[in-house]
Amino acid sequence: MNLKQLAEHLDLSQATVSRALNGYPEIREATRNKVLAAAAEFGYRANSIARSLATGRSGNIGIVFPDNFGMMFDPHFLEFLAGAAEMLSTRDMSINLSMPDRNHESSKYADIIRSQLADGFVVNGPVRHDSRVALLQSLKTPFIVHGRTEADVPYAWVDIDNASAFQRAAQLLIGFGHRRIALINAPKHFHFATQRELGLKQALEAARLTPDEGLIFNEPQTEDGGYRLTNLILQKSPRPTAIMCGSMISALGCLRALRDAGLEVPHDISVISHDDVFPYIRAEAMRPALTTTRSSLREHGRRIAEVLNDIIDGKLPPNYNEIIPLELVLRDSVGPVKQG
Amino acid sequence: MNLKQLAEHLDLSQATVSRALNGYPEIREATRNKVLAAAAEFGYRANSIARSLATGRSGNIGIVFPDNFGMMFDPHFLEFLAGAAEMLSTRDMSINLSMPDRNHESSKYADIIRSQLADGFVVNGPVRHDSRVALLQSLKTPFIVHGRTEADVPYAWVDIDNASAFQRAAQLLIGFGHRRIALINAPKHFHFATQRELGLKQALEAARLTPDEGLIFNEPQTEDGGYRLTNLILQKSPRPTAIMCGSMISALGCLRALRDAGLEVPHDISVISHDDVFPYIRAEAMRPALTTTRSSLREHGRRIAEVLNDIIDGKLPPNYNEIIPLELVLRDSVGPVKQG
DNA sequence: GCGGAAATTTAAAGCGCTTTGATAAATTCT
DNA sequence: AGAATTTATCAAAGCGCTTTAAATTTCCGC
Repeated sequence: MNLKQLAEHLDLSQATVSRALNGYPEIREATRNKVLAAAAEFGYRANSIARSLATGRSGNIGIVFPDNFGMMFDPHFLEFLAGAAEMLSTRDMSINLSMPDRNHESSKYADIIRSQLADGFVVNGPVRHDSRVALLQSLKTPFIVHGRTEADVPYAWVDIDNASAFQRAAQLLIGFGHRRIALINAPKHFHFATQRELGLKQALEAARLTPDEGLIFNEPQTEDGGYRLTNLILQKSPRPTAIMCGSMISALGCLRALRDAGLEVPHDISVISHDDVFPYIRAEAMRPALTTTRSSLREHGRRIAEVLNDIIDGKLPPNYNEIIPLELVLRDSVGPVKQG
Repeated sequence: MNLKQLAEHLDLSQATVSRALNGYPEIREATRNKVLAAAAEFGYRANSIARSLATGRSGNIGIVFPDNFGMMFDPHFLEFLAGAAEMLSTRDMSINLSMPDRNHESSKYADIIRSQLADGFVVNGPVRHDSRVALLQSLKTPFIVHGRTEADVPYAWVDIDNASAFQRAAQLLIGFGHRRIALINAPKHFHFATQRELGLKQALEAARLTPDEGLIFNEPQTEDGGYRLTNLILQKSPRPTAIMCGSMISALGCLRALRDAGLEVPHDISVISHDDVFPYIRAEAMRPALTTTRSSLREHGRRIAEVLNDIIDGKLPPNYNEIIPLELVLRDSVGPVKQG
């Protein structure tokens, strides 16, 4: 059933039915109720394509897979997508998910805009100097960055305070007497990775300790990366007494290496990880339960979708930004430095 | 620039330009070239919404997050999405990704169809008796199941041969003298989980061994699930000499438990896992490198998108099905049973 | 009861494309 | 050369909605 048929059935014009359905105030209450009842009876739903053509809005937000390590996609990204999809469902919008073109790199965005497949974009996995913000800016399309980048113009973003998170975590370790703290971090070109490093250094310096560049490692946060880097860390002398990990996946590899080396956490060495809240790998279920800086990526997805929507609707300015608070969750993987 | 403007610029009718762009044969070569050149010059791209309204095709395939454990989404799903997105890019289509409604459960599909947001669906994470196939069947919309379900009517699917995979893996173990093989499996309501169990049992029976139901565990394949179940397995007496895992994530937990128990792989106990090829957790980088049954979920995504597309186009029948072959990759986590 | 303002409803245009049926141009056949 | 085809192009309709501008109805005060 389409609008025309519904209107004929009701003996009303399409205009009135359309207005009634879309909540326009000039429709008499009695009329609106009649329309609503009939729509429910016939299971009428506006054809989104026709609506889009009429309104000029696609009803989609565009998300392009962030290709950072040659088509190796961080599984955490799924959590973000889930959050965004969940939020959009409540607003009758959906996600247009696509893959960047291998050949014409960033032209995907232009393509999507020209074919009007999305009303706005979220930029995921921003690098330090991310070309996508300039690109989207020039394309004059609403967008929001999940995270931050070093741009010389304002843009919308939603992020956590990575620096302060890692600073707080490091403070905790320092409070326990740790002096040599290693960091298993994401590659340097990610803005968040630089911030996390900064946080650690700030905590160290605040305690009048000298950061040791040799204890900071930057690699994709894989399980085996965590394993390999931890083995490297254990060879440093004097040996670090604490390790900070950027993700639960690398933390898993880290713990594996520690166990292989016969070290006990937190007795021999302390571990803190950042936790994006990844349901299949839970910090609280580890032995020992992992102390983490925690912020749910799914929640980020929800919030970003909401903000982007509001930017598209003009309810929020195109340079809106927001920091999502995060928690430092104390569990059992951090303890005082071993004497000796 | 839209079609009308482009046509005016070329001094041709919209019809001719449209046909030239869409490769219709009745356009003279010289004309087509002129059109193509102008389109390239102005960066013209057809407005997908207008095209959809005219053709009645949305150009999207619908994927609804499979909600199996209360909004806990298997991270492997991202690999599938990546594969599907990659394939669709080459066909100028995209993914319409959405979340099932909490309240009206499966009505999401009906909503998407009525508002014409997708031309077909892929059903992910099918359970044994999955209501979605009957639903989509009644909605008369093209769809394909990734995996299989027990339906009384034909439907399209693409799957791996889970039974034979686990049978082969179990045969390998049995060949090494293993008699008591534990299985860390997904919940019983998943069709693939029942098939994997079947495969193990078939291998056992072929070797005149009696399957022990007490060694088969069904749970969501989380890291801590693998850990917990492995600890349970180790308490069985006589203790199993081999463990099969359904996913790399639970295998990680399994290995953690084995290490905690001071057992060496494969000397004290053998381990085989199924590997969906999850870039951040690589079987080949484990110590010891894990022997796996391997089939890339990303590849499944690519193939499914392709097949669904062909079903939508009528190039493939709506009951098309296909089994994707998989490999048994021998690495270092399987060895002869320890004497003693 | 009537005029005019306010409240509702409507007809029709338009969003940008594809496609049908008609027309014009080029080609082939007597 | 003119008729009969074949080939290439075009005008216009239509996809299903929203929205503007106009028309109609209802409501008030006198």
